[in-house]
Amino acid sequence: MTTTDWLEDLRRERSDLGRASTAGRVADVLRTRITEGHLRPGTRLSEEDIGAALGVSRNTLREAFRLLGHERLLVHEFNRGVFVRRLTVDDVRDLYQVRRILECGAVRRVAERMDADPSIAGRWPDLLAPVRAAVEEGESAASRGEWVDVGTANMHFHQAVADLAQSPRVTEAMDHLLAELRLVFHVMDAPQAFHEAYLPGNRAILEQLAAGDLAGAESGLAAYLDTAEAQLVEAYAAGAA
Amino acid sequence: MTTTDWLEDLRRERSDLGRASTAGRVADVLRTRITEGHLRPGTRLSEEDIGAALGVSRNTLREAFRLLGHERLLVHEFNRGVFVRRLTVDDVRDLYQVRRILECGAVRRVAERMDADPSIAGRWPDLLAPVRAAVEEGESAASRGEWVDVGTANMHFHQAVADLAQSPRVTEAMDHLLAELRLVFHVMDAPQAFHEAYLPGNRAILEQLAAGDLAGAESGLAAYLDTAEAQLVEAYAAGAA
DNA sequence: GGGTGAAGGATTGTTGAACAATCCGTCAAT
DNA sequence: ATTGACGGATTGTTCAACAATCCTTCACCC
Repeated sequence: MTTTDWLEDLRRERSDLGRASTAGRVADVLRTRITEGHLRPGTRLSEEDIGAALGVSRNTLREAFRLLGHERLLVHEFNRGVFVRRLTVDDVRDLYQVRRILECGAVRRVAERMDADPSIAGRWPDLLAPVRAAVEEGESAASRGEWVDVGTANMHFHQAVADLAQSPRVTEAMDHLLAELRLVFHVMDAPQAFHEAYLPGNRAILEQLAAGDLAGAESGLAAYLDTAEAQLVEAYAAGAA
Repeated sequence: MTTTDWLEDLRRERSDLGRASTAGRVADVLRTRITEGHLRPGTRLSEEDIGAALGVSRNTLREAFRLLGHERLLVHEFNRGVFVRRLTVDDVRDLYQVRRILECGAVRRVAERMDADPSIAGRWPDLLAPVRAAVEEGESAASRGEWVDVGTANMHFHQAVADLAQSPRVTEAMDHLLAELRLVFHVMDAPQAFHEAYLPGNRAILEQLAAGDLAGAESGLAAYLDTAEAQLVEAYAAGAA
């Protein structure tokens, strides 16, 4: 790396700080509000009200809405306004379909790349560190009785599994998918119990991954996804009626 | 289905026609221009010029740009404007990583669902029809010497394979991925030869799928993706330097 | 009571003007 | 060759305005 290369890196890095547009910042604020459940599915976001509350113009707010639309957190209804997305049972099923493809695919891909390049095995503990951290985070939260944090850790676990693919696009897709799933959990009666039941399974999957039994881990993951989907569809269908 | 149900469907269907926003329509026009190669990677899209050319205001155009951003066709550079995305070799590699996960995952998922629900086998020829149509489209185009259409058909083939997952989100992700790939092909010297070499492989994959040899099809697909990636990375690295 | 149509208010979608901030290219001075 | 200043172009945002649309309410009729 030459001097101009790292200077360029530094410049780019600095330019990423404090250079977000107002539209981008507004989108961040709204995204957080939505994924944390303050703005519930079905809520209508009035340009006038939100613009006044956040102190931005309607045009800027509209740009922010467009930014959030692609994350499927908002839905634009032409001439009727913008709403926090209300997911259907079919949405839930599709989300699990995609999770199987992304998460199981990520594990399979890393197994294939290990076969092709044995030097990956030497870095495997490092690659697994975020998965391990998420499992420990969940167990720690459960021991403290912090059920919200258990759910958060469970999502970190699954994000970390998808990150094993080492693909920016897979990581981003999983990030959006988990954000959408949060909309589902906000509608559920007892999301905490949902997540907490899967802690031992996460630990088992981690140990399989650590032991190099990637096929076993993938099977465990698939079994988890099947069970979680069935449970969630049942709870969601009941709660959304 | 009751009367009110199909009336509602009809109303929704009618309401989807001619109810696109101007921002949405502008995004469509720009998307087509980009994916067809008229707006080349690296091109800067001046709000003033594009707005004047399309007869829309800058604010509307900015919304359209935000709509296209999430498809990775455009890249916003703060205070510098909006550019048609120029992909790197790492982008190409990541695209193929995601393709493996999506396309092979789709085939695997449909195999798993067939195991779980044998009635799918009765509908399999229907489900395979778009894949078959794309293969025939490609062979027809090649016999006429229409190499651009061969490339288009090849993309239809891969889109149809991903569609086997019967997941709206997978379909959309694949759609975006293929749009991005078009940006790669526009920079290549001879993209036609690239696509045409894979026609026999597509036919073989189709026949494997039709014969129910889903594992064989998945292997053929993975082999294609490995070969195509290597070839494309080599061509792209040479052409982009 | 139920159905229909009209009116009015609220809101959305879009346009255009304006201005501050930023970027980039050019030119002059060292 | 390097640095700094300047000017022009452009972006990002705000504001005001207006047409179009939607939704609610009310009046009228059967």
